[in-house]
Amino acid sequence: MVRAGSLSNHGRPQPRRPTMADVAREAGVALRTVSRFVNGDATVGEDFADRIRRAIETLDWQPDERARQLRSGRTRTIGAAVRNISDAHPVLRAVDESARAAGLTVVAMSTEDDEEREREAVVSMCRRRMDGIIIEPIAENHGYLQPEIDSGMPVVAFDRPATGVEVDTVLSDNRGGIALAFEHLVRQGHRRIGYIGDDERIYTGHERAVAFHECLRAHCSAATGMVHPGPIDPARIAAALNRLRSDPEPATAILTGNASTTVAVIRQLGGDFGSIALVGFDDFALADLLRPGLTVVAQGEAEIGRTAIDLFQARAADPSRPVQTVTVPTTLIPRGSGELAP
Amino acid sequence: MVRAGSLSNHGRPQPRRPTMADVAREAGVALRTVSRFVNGDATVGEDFADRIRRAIETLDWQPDERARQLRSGRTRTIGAAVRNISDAHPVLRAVDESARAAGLTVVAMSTEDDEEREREAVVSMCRRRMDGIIIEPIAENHGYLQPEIDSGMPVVAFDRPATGVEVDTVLSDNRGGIALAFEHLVRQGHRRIGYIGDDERIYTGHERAVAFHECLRAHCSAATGMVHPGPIDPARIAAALNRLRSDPEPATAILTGNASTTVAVIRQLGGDFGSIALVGFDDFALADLLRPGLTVVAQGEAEIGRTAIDLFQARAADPSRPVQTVTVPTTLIPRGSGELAP
DNA sequence: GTGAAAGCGCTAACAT
DNA sequence: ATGTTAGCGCTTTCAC
Repeated sequence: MVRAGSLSNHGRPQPRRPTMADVAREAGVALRTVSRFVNGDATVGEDFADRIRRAIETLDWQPDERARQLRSGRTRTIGAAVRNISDAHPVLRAVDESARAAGLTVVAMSTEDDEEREREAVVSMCRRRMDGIIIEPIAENHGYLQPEIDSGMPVVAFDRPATGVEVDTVLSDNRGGIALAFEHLVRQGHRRIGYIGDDERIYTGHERAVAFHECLRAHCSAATGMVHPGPIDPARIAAALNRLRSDPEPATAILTGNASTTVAVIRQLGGDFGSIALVGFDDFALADLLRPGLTVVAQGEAEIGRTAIDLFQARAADPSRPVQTVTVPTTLIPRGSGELAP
Repeated sequence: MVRAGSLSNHGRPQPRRPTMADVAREAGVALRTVSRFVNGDATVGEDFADRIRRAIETLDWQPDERARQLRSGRTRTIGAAVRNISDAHPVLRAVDESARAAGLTVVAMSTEDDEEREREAVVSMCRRRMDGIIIEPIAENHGYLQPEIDSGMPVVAFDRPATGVEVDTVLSDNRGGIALAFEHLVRQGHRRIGYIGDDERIYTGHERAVAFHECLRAHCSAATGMVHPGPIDPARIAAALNRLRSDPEPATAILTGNASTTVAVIRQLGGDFGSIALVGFDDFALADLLRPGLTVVAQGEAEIGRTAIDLFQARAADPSRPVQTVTVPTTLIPRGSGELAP
C-alpha cells in the first residue's frame, strides 16, 4: 500500500538534482564563485560565502563527482584488485585506512583468483580513470598492464610480483618466515619436519617450498624433511599427511605453507590435532581458539598495505623514479601447537 | 636506476590518453559512428565497424567512464555501505555476485560501525551519483537519507532497518532463529538456559533478546533463563558467564546472540569449552574446527544479498512501488556444542 | 545508416 | 575578489 505520507516521495516525478548553476542563481553569484567557494580555491567575500552556503543548504546541493573528475582529470580514487573483497583481508584494510588518511578513496574489486576477473577489474579501473591501481596479482602474465603503465597509471603489486611488467611491489619475507618456523621447531627438538604447501607454480608457494628446502640443507645433520606442495585439495592434503605420518620414521612436526593448507591439515587431523607439532604460515582469526592454540608465522599485513599506498604516492609524485620492491618481515606467534615436544 | 628499456616508459612525457575523437579520426568516420559502434546503439556498416575496431586496437582506446556517466546520467554502479569491507562478509559477496550478474558494479565502503563514517560513505555515493545504495545501517537516525530518496535514489537496508525513513529492507528472521536454538536445547533436555547477547539498543540485539524472553515464557514450565545483554566487552562477558555458572542452579546451556559474543564466550570458557552446551547465533569460518564443533544458527547471507539486489532492481524499475520488507529464514547447524547433555 | 551540433556539471584560463 | 568563456569526453537530440 502506498501512502501519501510526508516520509515518502514515491510516485512524484523526480525533481532534477540541483546543479552548481542552480546554487549560483539561488545565491545570486557567478557560477565560478560557487566553485571557488566549494573548493577553497580562493578566498570568497564573507557575505557571498554566506549566501552560497545558504543556497547550498536550501537546494540540498551536492557536487557531481563525475563532472568534477572529468573536468579536473583526477579522480582521487585508487582501485584495489584483490582476491576476494568479501573475505577477511587485513592488507585491504590497511590500504583503505592509509588511503583515507591521504584523502583518497579505495574501490576494491574481487578477482576471485581468476585471470579473467582480474583483467575485468583492471579494465574497469582504467575506464574509470582511477589515479592508480593496487593489485594482488593472479594472472600468469601482466603484460596487459604495460599500456596503462605507459600512459601514466601508477601500479603497485603486493603479495606476489606481477610478471612481465616492472611495477612497484610489496612482498612478505616468505623465506625468512619459513626459516623462523623451521628453526623454532628445531629448537623444540624436532628432527623430522614435514612441509605441506601450496602449488609451486604460485609465487608464494614456490618461495616457501624453496625456503623449506634451504632450511633442510642448513640443518641437514639434524632434520629430515618431506615436502608435499601442490594444489590445496582435501584428498591431496590427506595423502600428504598420511605419508608424513606413516613413514618408518614419521614426521614429528609439520609446517604448512599458507592458511588454507593449515586449516585443511587441522581438519584432516581431526581429534589428532595436538598429537603432532604444527606451525602454519599466515595467521587467521580464531587461530588462538583452537586447542592447542595454533602457532603461526604472521605476515605484516598492515605494513604491507601501508607500504603499498606509500609506493603509490611516491610513484604518482615522481613517475620517473626507479621501480622499487619492498619486503616486509614476518613474525612468529607461539600459541601451543608449535611448542609440542617430538 | 632508470633504464630506457622497452618495458618501461618512466620519465617520458605522458602521452595523452586517446579519446573517442581520436578513434574517429584514425578510422576516418564521424565521432557519432564510433559511439554507436561502441554502445551497439544501432547497426554500423561492416566496413566502418572494421575500421573502428582497428582504430581502437591501434590507439588502445578505452572509453572514459566518467564522461559516459556524466552524459548518460547513469552510472551502472551501486554503493554498499557495510560494517567493514575487510572482514569476511558473506552478504557483500552475494550482493557483489548478484550485481555483477545484472551488469552492475558494486563499490563497497566501510562504515566501521560509526555514524560519521556511514554518512561519509553515503555522501560519497551520492556525489558519485551511484544508481543506488545498499546499506547495513548503523546510525541512530537515517533521516539524512530522505532528500536522497526523494531525489530518486533507491536505498535498500539489510540486517537492521533504517530508522526514520521508509526504505526496502532485508532482515534475518532473528526471532525464528532464537526459537530454533532454544527449542533445540530444550530437546536436548536443558532446562536452565542462559543468554548472552549484544546491546539491546542495537536492533538485532533487541530482537534476539526479546525472542529469548518469549521462548522462556513459552517453555516456562520447563526452562528458567537468564539474560545478560549489553555491549560486547570481555569483562562483561566474563561477568555474565560467571553469574550464569555460579547460580545455585547453574545454567547448563548458553545461547549467544551474535558471532562476536560467541567468540568472546568461547575465549572466556577456555578449557571449559565443551563442559557446557553452547549454541551461537551466526555462523563463522572455522566454527567447525573447534572441539566440540560449534552448533550455530546460520543466517541466510547469500539470500539476503540476492534479495537486496532484487529489491534495488524493483525499486529502480518502479520508484512508486510500495516499500517492502523481506525476512530471510535461519537454519540450525548442529556440530556438537549444542548437543551436549545437561 | 551517418554526421553535425548541443550539452551533461563541473574546473581551468583568462579576463576584469 | 569576482565574472566570462571554454572545454573535459562522451551521449543525445536532430537533421540528412
